[in-house]
Amino acid sequence: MTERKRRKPGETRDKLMEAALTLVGKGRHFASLGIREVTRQAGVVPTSFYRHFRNMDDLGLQLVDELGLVLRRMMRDARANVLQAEKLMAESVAIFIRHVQDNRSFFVFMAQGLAGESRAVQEGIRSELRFFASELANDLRRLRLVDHLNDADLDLTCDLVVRTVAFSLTDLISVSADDDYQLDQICQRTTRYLQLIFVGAAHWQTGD
Amino acid sequence: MTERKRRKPGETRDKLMEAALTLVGKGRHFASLGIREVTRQAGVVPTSFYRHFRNMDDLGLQLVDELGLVLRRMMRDARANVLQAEKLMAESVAIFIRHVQDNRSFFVFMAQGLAGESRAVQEGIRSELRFFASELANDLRRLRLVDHLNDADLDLTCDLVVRTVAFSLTDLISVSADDDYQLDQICQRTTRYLQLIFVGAAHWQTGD
DNA sequence: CCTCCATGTGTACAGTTGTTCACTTGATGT
DNA sequence: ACATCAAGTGAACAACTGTACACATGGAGG
Repeated sequence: MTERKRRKPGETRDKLMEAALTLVGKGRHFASLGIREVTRQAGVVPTSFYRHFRNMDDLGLQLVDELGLVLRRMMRDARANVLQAEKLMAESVAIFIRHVQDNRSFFVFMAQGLAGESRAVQEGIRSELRFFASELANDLRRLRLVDHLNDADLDLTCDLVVRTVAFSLTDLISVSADDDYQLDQICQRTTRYLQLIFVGAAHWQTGD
Repeated sequence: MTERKRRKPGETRDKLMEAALTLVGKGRHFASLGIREVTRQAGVVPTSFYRHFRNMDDLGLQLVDELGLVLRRMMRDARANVLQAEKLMAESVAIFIRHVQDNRSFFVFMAQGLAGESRAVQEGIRSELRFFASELANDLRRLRLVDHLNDADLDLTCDLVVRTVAFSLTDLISVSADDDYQLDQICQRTTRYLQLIFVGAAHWQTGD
């Protein structure tokens, strides 16, 4: 049975994950979703659930994996489109917000999961964020914009940047997706947060 | 009936709120709690719930109010005990972490609520954070440590500080309450985040 | 003393939940 | 062609859910 698995891509498993995300996108909290509810939303009989997941936590974990892919796509997009160093932050934040718009449910799920019910999901998301921060550090090192920082301090800075951007999810969640004014406000404010951090990094003295 | 309300303080209403907090402290997510579950934990018959709350969201809202009191106590504690300006941040973070230890469930509830199911609770917590940030700005203005910043930039800085500290809740949640080493790590790291921010604030030029 | 009413209790009910089991189906490797 | 087995179905179950209703009680106001 060399390659029996991997059936069609639009299979039940994906329908279930999409259904959970859809419900999350509609304002429900992942922790409050039930198996029957998800299968109903997916248009599938309840028992099918167990063919793919042991329980809701398991589904959550597999969503975290997909979330990783979304984040990686976003990183690639940023690397390809952030051209001018002086507009680096504003453009990055704009790209971030665009991706949040395009994958709203995923990012809401991420925000929920950080303080969610499942320890494993929590740890998974935190690990994705750490990875993202370390990639950001690599990029900055490569661009040689922060040469005066040693590795530890650069990591510190990038962690703080990622946390700040992640926290802005709680702002994005609470504005409707088409409120361009509010969206722009959040974008500007987040950009200024990052500028403040990088001004700090520019004047940082390694020994406290 | 001049003053008929306000019965004893250890009444059912408080037992229910405590029960919800207890469950949250045990790792459950507030959004997944049910009325029966909470009343059971409180040692009270299910119908009693409706004498005090319309539904779980209502209970959540009233918890946010109590959360406000907890935050105010913490502020008072910090104002009374942060004496030396040069250790301001380390001491503040230490006080924060101590209060989180002493009111673990409350702070877990707060972290959950930021991306929770109830719009009203979300907004309530965000409003508490804004208030906290504005109080912090007042204190800093009074201490005259950041004279070169105008009001808007000081507010920006304080918002970022509060967000950073609030995000560290997601770190605190995932370590057991008696893991002193990890706790100290988080404390140090958070302190450095704040130092980085304030270095940025110190060198901030108002016109971008 | 009597009355009222906020608070607490017990019972009841219909709807939903997670999970099990036996069954069908259709593509796969031989 | 045939046997196999992952994937999907439907019926069934006991347990739990939110909520409604009628009732008990005891302290406060008159």
